[in-house]
Amino acid sequence: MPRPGRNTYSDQKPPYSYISLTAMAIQSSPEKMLPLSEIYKFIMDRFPYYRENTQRWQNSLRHNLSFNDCFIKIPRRPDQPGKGSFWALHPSCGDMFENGSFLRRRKRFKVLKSDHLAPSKPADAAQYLQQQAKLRLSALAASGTHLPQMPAAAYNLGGVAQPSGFKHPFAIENIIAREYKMPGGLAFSAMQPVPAAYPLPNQLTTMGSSLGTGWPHVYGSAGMIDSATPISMASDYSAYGVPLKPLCHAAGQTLPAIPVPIKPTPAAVPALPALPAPIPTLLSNSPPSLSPTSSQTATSQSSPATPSETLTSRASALHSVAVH
DNA sequence: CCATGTTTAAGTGCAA
DNA sequence: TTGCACTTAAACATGG
Repeated sequence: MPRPGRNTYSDQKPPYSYISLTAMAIQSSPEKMLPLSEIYKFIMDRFPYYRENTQRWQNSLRHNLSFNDCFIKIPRRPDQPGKGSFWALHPSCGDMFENGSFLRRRKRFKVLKSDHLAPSKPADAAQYLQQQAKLRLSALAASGTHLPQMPAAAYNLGGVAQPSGFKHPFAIENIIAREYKMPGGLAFSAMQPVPAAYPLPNQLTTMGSSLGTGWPHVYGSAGMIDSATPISMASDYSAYGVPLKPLCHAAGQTLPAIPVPIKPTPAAVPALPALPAPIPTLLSNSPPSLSPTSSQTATSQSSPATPSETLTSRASALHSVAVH
């Protein structure tokens, strides 16, 4: 096997789908949401391959953002300069790559319109992000320093900060560390063959260590994530696009008090309990080896719903599950 | 005008 | 073989 020389592999396509790349980018940001341009930047910063043919892959990436329910759009606050919305991961998408492959998911995450009892409505997502942000911000304020890389608190709705170990499955640290995790190749047991051209890193630790070392197609390090994706919304998240007027496609609809993702639910969203349990569970503290018991599992309806149907969200309540 | 989003469609490859 | 996930291309809409 040829040694992965810098230029030998660095410009090769990384073994990640656009979805996983995007998820990584989003997950790497303190707010767990990024504008499109930052997602581009994240990817280009770390994967030299994507510094070329930008038109092509960026178009694909945008397609993925719109097309996949696992990504939700969160409007900018009115006072936030810039174009476009922020993109975040649907709180219930859990670990779409639990099979270990970042090239191909086992199932596509889809938000379904469901009867009742939607475990997680898109609105929750925004609410979550809001809360998370606040948590982090308060943590920040408390510590008086730069935000520690602690997505943990994010999903820990209890508000009690986790020991700081938790990382969302999409956290780049996890993604990369996971591949790496099993010495004997265990990790790969369930894994899609990663192109031989992409030897696994030899020494990634869960965090802190440089992603760069031995990782030909990746530049940067976990540590630089913060600097790469500076906190763009420094304060009060409560205002997230509150007006939300552009959100309503339908005139008569009631707008939630909190920012809601645009696509998934034009529909009347029943008032949410402050913080439904289901969501946190999913993203919560599950160690990188995720529990299959995630809400993803829910009732997979033998999807009579075509993608397009799903997209045309005119449902009442939404239900997120991994459909098949 | 350009960046951002949405959609449709076709082609590829993997896995059941 | 078939279905699904993914990639790519492209048309079109919208908003700064």
